[in-house]
Parts: sequence; C-alpha cells; structure tokens
Amino acid sequence: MQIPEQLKLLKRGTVEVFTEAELAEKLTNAAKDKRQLRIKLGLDPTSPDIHLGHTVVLRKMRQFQDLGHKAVLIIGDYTARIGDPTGQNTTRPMLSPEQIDKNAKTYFDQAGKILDTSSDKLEVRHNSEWLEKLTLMELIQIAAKKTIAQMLQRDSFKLRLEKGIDVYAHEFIYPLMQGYDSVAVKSDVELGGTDQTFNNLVGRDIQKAYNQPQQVVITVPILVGLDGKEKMSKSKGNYIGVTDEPNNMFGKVMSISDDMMANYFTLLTDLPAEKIAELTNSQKTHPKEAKVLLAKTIISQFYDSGAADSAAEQFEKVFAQKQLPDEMPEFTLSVEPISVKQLLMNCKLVESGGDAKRMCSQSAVTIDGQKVTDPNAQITPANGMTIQVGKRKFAKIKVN
RNA sequence: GGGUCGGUGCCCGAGCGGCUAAAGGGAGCGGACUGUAAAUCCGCUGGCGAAAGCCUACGUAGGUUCAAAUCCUGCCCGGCCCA
Repeated sequence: MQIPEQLKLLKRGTVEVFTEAELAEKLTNAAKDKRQLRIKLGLDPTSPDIHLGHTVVLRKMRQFQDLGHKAVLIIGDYTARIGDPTGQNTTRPMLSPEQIDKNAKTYFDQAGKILDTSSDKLEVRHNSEWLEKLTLMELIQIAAKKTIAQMLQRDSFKLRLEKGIDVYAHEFIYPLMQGYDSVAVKSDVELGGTDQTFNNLVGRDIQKAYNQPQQVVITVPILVGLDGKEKMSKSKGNYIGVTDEPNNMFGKVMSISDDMMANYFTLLTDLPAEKIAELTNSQKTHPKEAKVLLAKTIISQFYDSGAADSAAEQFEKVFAQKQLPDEMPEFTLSVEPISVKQLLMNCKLVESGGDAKRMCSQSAVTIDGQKVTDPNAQITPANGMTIQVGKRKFAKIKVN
C-alpha cells in the first residue's frame, strides 16, 4: 500500500494526529529502511474485562500491525498503583501485584480477539520494569521538564480545580511516568483516546528531553456508552463487553438510539464512509434495518456470522414476535406449592421480595402465558413451566 | 497551624427535634405506544413479613431527650479564607 493510502486509512476515525507530516515521514522512512514502527498503547489493568470502548483504539492498533508495524502494549502495572486522574473517581483502589497480573492476563486474552498476536507483531511490556528502577533524583529531573502551568492545561485538572473537586499532588506524576514509558520503549507512535491527549503529548516532551525522536500522537474518539451520554465504561454499566454472549450483544446494540449509529459504524466497523452515510440516512435505510446490520457486523468480529445470524433470529422471535427464547436459564425445584414471590426469588428473576411484589403489581410477571398479579398466590412448580419477568428475564422450571 | 462552611438514599439535593423510609430532580426499573430508537404518558424505586408490624438507613463514636437526619461532645474526611 502506498504511503498516501496508508495515511488515509490510519486517519480514518481519528480525532487528531500530532502531526500528520511526522507520521508521513515516519511511514516513509520505515518503508525505506524496512523497519517496523513501534506503536505504543498503554493499558490500565485495573479492570479485567474489555469492552467495545477499548476496541476503538485496539482496532487502530490492528491497522498498524496489518501494515507491518509492531504493537507495543504496555501493561501499566506500576502506574495502576497511582491511579489515572482521568476518571471522575479520583481514588482507585490500589491493586495487589497478583490481582494486576491476573487482570492483565484476561485483558490480553480479550485484546487478542482484535490484535494480531504473532510475536513479530506484538510486544508486551510491564512498565514496572523501568519505573521501579527510577530513583527519586531521576524523577525530579523528569518533573523539572514541565511547569505547573503546563500541567494545569490539562482539562481534567483544570475542570476539577474549577469545580472544587480534589486534585492530588501525585496525579501530576502520572503523565510524567507515562511519558517516560515512551522513552523506555522508544515508541514511534502512541495511540490513545482523546482523554489521553495530554498524557501522550507529554511523552513527546520527555522523549525530546532524552534526545529521542518524538513520537507521533494519534487520538481516537471516546466511545459513547449505551446511554448515549457518558463514556462507555464497566462501572457505569453502559457497556458491551467483548465476552458478552451474542444474544446479549445483539440486544444491547439494538437499544442504542438512532443518532448514535453513525458513530458506532465508524468506530466499530470497517464499512466505508459512503456506505455508512447511506445506512444512517433514514430516507434510504430503515433505522432498524441499519441497526440490525450494525449488531451483526459487531458480533461477527467476536464470534462468527452464524452466531450473528442466530442472535438476530432470536431477537426477532423474542422481542418482535414476543415469543419465548429457545434457551432460558433452568431451575430445579420441588413440587411443593410455593408463593409466586418465592418462585421468582428461587429463579433469580427478582432481587428481593419487595421487588417481586413490585413486578407483580405492575403486571410484569407471566407464568405459562398467564399474567400473574398476586405475589402471594400459590403455585405448584411443574416440568417445563416458563416464567417471564419484564421484557427480558426468563426462566424455565424443572422439578425433581 | 487558625478561622469558617459542610459530609443525607445509585447520583445531585431539600429537610434542621415528632406528621421523615426522609421533598424535588437525575438515573434505573415496570407498563402503554413503538423499531428493546427517540419523544410522550402512567406507575414503582431499603430489607423481612400474608398482614399488622418489625428492622436497617442521613460521615463515625458517644451523649441529651418520651422522641434526633435534625441539639451537644469527641473523632474522621473535604471545600473556602488566613498564615
């Protein structure tokens, strides 16, 4: 692929490239010298699971790999002990090294669904490797490269300061360490979400201070979560995990609002821009149809097209035709008569007795096709009895 | 270090001795309408209990009172101002 084409591909779906000219130069020189560029991506191992939000940047990384370059993933095992100030929750629990290792492992298993994991394309490093060895004097020297005024340019600091939310002194060290990571792995390009722009640019400054060529910084958008408002994140519960079941994934995608589709298509699929424009024009494509395609495309990336198709079928069956799904969680009970409330609790369809009462009173409970409104009514469990609570909670009974 | 203001349910936020499981909003859940979209409307949103009722909850530990989220004291945490 020619350099201009490569540039076009790499720019797709990004927010900014600092700078494009430098990227072009690096790509050109790498091709000339038959050298791989080292593409850095720092990952925070505080949570073991990755979701679609993480995949945006991972997909960008994959593009670089496909062009022959090397992905350098840095497990922020050392920085994880500090806590990234990006999050609204400033205090993250400090994890034990064992926990971090464990998280890192599942994390990479999952990232492997997107990345090329062959050894000439992927290098995995822990930043404790070099950060642990830093002396206080070295840290002071690194810190001397930035002024407080420069630090305060960072939105996250500025905003919190204005709102009177805590900014801890140690948080200033985070960007410095992350910047030093770039020096340690000699990165040519660093990828990250827009929330990492500041940190990644600091990497350029630190590299310069160490007389290293400066990395190109490429930022990609933060994926909006299912609520359409906030950043996709596990703690906010507005996420689609890469290990989510196909049926579940399908339902979650279908629940996003229409105006989010273009965004998801661009960031989570490889469809060309013209095609996306057509799909998201409701004059040309019915939004539901487009969304079904979106869901199938996403699921195919993590499973296969067969799984995607059957998820679509299940969805039609259960939600459009309001039939029962093929498979539902099965619970084994004895034939003793019990109250509806107890039945719902035994099948984990409600959180508490109060919840059961609420569901009944709001006519959300259906047993064998019959609406049930009295939580105290006695029911005798029978083989094959089906229970539905709300639109999406199902259970099937088995008796012993 | 001193002064001052404050810490309420998932979040924001009212309450400032009994009528307070605690206004209001957001979020969430259920229902109607639909395309599990948006918008809208209605209802619900601590636990146990068939119910009466009981228990837990307003930073934390005590105290005053028939009665405290509300008053007093110690402690912890934070904002702002002064040094």
